[in-house]
Amino acid sequence: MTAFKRRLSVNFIFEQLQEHIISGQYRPGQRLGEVDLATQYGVSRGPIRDALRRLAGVGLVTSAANIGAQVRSFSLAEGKAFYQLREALEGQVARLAASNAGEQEKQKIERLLKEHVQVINVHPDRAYLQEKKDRDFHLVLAEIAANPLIQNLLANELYPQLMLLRSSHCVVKGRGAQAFLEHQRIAEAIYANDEELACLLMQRHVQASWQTFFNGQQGDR
Amino acid sequence: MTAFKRRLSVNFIFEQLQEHIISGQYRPGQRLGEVDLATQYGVSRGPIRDALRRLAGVGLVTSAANIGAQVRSFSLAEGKAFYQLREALEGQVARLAASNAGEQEKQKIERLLKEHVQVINVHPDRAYLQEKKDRDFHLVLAEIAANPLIQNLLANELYPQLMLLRSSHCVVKGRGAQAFLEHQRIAEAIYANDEELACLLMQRHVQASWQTFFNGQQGDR
DNA sequence: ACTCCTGATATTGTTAACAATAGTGTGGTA
DNA sequence: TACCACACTATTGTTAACAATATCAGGAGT
Repeated sequence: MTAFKRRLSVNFIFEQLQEHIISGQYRPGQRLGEVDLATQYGVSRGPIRDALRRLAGVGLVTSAANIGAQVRSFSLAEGKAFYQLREALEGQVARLAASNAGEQEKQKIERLLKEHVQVINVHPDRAYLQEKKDRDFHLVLAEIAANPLIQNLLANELYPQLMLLRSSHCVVKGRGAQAFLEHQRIAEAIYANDEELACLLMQRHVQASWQTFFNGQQGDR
Repeated sequence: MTAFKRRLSVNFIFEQLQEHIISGQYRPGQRLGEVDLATQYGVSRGPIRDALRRLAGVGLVTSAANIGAQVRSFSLAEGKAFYQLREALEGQVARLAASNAGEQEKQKIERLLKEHVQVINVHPDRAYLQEKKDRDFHLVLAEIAANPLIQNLLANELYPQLMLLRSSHCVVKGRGAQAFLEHQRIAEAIYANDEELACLLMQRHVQASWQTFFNGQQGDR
């Protein structure tokens, strides 16, 4: 905790805080005082401020002047808006992936899906997201889409926010088996380099994900 | 320049720097030294650092450890990626706007287009973007779309980046008249609450904008 | 009991000095 | 001349102290 090498500190602190936030260890609305964190990480307030600003930049934290930062809390309306955004981006990702995919990329997807079917057989209703970066279907597609801007946005902003959204609203059961089937259909469209179909299927996939989330919330209360 | 009221300073500095960047007053690649800016704004390095980090967050500035910040420079490939992102987002905006538009919203668009036709008649080939926020077709649509996340992303990140991109690459002539016609078609789709058509037309509108930009770059060199 | 004011406390915004790193130029050597 | 080592300068990262603001508790007045 105490052996940072200068600028690494803010990166480390940022990642640490992000981890705590998206894992639900810090609850939405919880205040993130600078002095607390500073003493906690054995560092001055400067790097803490930097890290908090970065977290605010990626939407994991809200911060107001003279008030400070707190873990962002998503309303259901914001959740809907978020999924609408995700629908647009991931649709474009699927379209671009279908456009760019050559033999190598198709095999990569194929291998990934073969791995996933194993996991699904063991945990049929896992949420099926908290995997390593390069083992996630959506992120692999984003890589194949070969658009660094969109890839960045998805990996560094939308995905962390999505995890926070889920951990905030106590999503218990995923829809692993169904999601996997949809992934397969999307993959088939990509194998055929069918941009429009890939885009459409991905959009529906995201919509279905939102429906599951939304229904889960309605049922809760 | 010397009468800030605390936290206002970083907002003011941020906006000032942003203005200088997107107007082309600061050229791409130009270094933004902290001490220079600090003395220039009569403030210490702290707020300057904050402002630079925020600028980096919205993609107007790149910053590396121990090296500092410099105005972002877009390659042509990044320009393409940028327009792909914009296509996805603006398409979704048009779709949502078509879905949400009631009588009031339609009249708002109608009035806006009536204003624009006046401008076009005077300046048929103006770039037709550097208008006030609430007088811009795309931003008004984003407002009607009623998705704060997407609206934020467009107004605070994509649009500033777009202006930087244009000022970077010396876009001389716009395509005001043609763009206006396309706006009208999109508006008609929205009047009919035809989500799919509005989305499609908007996507083509953005693509056409990219083509104009791209051809202009090719011609230059 | 309730509201409003006031002062104490805690927290954030800002500053200037210090530490460490990147960039630069000079001199020596082959 | 080409090249490398080394010191020097300029710039960023970090820290601790100071300034200003928000929050909260307690009390006076109704």
